[in-house]
Amino acid sequence: MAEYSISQLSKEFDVTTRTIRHYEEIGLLSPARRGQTRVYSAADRIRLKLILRGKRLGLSLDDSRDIIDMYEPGKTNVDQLKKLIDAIQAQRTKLNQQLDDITNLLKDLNQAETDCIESLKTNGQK
Amino acid sequence: MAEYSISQLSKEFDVTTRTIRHYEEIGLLSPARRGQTRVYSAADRIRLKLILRGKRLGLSLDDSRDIIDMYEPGKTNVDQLKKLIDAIQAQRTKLNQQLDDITNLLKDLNQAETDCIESLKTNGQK
DNA sequence: CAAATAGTTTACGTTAACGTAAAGGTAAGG
DNA sequence: CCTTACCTTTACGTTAACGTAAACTATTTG
Repeated sequence: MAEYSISQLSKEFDVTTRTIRHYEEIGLLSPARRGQTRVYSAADRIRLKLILRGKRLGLSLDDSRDIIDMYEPGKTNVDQLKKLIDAIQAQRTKLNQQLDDITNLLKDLNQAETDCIESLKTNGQK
Repeated sequence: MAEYSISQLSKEFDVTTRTIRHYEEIGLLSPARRGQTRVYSAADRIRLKLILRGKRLGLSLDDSRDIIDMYEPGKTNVDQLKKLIDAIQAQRTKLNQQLDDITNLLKDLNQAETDCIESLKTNGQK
């Protein structure tokens, strides 16, 4: 039954407390309260982790909300499920595009680097 | 000697002309002019393509500017080259992190999907 | 030749994702 | 008891990346 304070999470994931509270404001997190103080569960921590992963991938917070909600239970409605499968497919398409972009960029970076090093060799010891 | 109008590029890459002009405003593109009208070269088109790839990867336009400038010539200064190699390494680190994130997300999506389909089978024909 | 189409500049508006400041409550330690 | 270190809410400010509208020019086409 792990519990976390807002500053603990803030340090662990290197974001400000303001950011974490912001995610709560827009309904991405709903930590428990001890009195007035926020108390984050392990599940809350995972959600935050997922949000930040989404951010690294360039997703909007709304996109992240959609993705995160995919993991939630209570999706018993059949239509909902079908919509979910579509959403998953859409995400997959986008991610594959990103994979493509990244491999290309890495290729470019390698090229740029060897160019640099080459230029350093011939040009370096002036 | 390929040439493109702003609306051609706009259609090809599915962005507004406003967006393309915006990239010029902040110095990411500098197309030639025929009279008052912008005329984009093949090189301009490539730059735009790189900018948009950066966007898909969640880079800011400033980040993209840095990356794109790596491909440019005139980087004869040794210190510049060393800084460039560092920048390339930093980019590589970030991209590898993204690769990691994406494979994890794809894993999660697969899981979510099989869960969905499973739920549809047992639950579907009400 | 009038209307549609594509181009231009200028400039204010908008949204997301927080930053930052103000003002205050609570609990531990010297 | 007072400072230090947390926590809180409220609320206005900021930045990036365009959107949107106005007002105008140039070219093509029925």
